[in-house]
Amino acid sequence: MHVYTLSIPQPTSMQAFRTRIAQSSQSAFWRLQDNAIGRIIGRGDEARYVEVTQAANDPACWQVAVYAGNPAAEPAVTAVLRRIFSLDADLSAFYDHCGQHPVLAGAISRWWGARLLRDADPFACALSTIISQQINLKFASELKRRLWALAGTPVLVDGGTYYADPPPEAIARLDYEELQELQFTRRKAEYIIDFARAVVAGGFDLAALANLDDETAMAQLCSLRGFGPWTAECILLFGLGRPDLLPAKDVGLRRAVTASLGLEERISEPELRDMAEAWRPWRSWATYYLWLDGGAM
DNA sequence: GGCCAGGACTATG
DNA sequence: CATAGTCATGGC
Repeated sequence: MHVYTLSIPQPTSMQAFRTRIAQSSQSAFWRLQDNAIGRIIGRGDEARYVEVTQAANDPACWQVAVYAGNPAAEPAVTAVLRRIFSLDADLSAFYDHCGQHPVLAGAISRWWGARLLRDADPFACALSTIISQQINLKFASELKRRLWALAGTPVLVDGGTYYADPPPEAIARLDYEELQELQFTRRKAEYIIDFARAVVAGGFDLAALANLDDETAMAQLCSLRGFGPWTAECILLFGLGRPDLLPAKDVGLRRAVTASLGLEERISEPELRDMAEAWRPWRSWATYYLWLDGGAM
């Protein structure tokens, strides 16, 4: 095991990450302990369990433990952690712009220091997002666990088994029937496997999304079968870390806004889009804080 | 037991 | 283009 210290920008709320993990159907991927959170980082032979602990005497430091790792792995692990935990984001700019908005003020105050918990890469995010379409978060979490167990590299951690994110090749090799046996619907099995096959065959260039503006990237994603606006927005948000996406169709977001305003009836998608204009260019972050708030209700 | 769930596809006017 | 029906299952 290789252990090192990582300097953390302020504010950063470890508690918000824990809440997000518990609420977001990502719980299958994470190991939550009293003072630490950990998950598998990397794929295949590179897959390692990594655990971060907030230093008791210094909130601006995390202790990072890389199991079965060595000092040479440190830069790569740090790069992934910075991405997953959004450690390069400038929270003060978001707070300055949105902190006084009536719908957001409460959430920002309650979740001060919350940073976007992102997926490790766009492919894993796409799998995760498609699985989450239409079904409740608990069932989504279970389906993800099953798919990861089927196609991801297993890593033993203190007697428990955790799984690395499955690479496109592993998903592309599957048959639709294998996912149906895991209680995926036929259509969802097709969406996921066909997408992985397109990525493997070079028919869809996932890496190229990083160079496109939001609108163009959205259009490319929506050209894939099974990828609608909500899915594309979530992939830009959680897969690429874009700061200004609004998944206005999302029932969790609409629920949180409705509660924040004290409305009787759930706010409509157009009404939400209209209201969220004031949150530009931070609509992803506003959405995230409202999701945190909604999960705590 | 019925309605809903962090949607998207497809067929029909 | 707008709307309704379909997918299909678990959670509550």
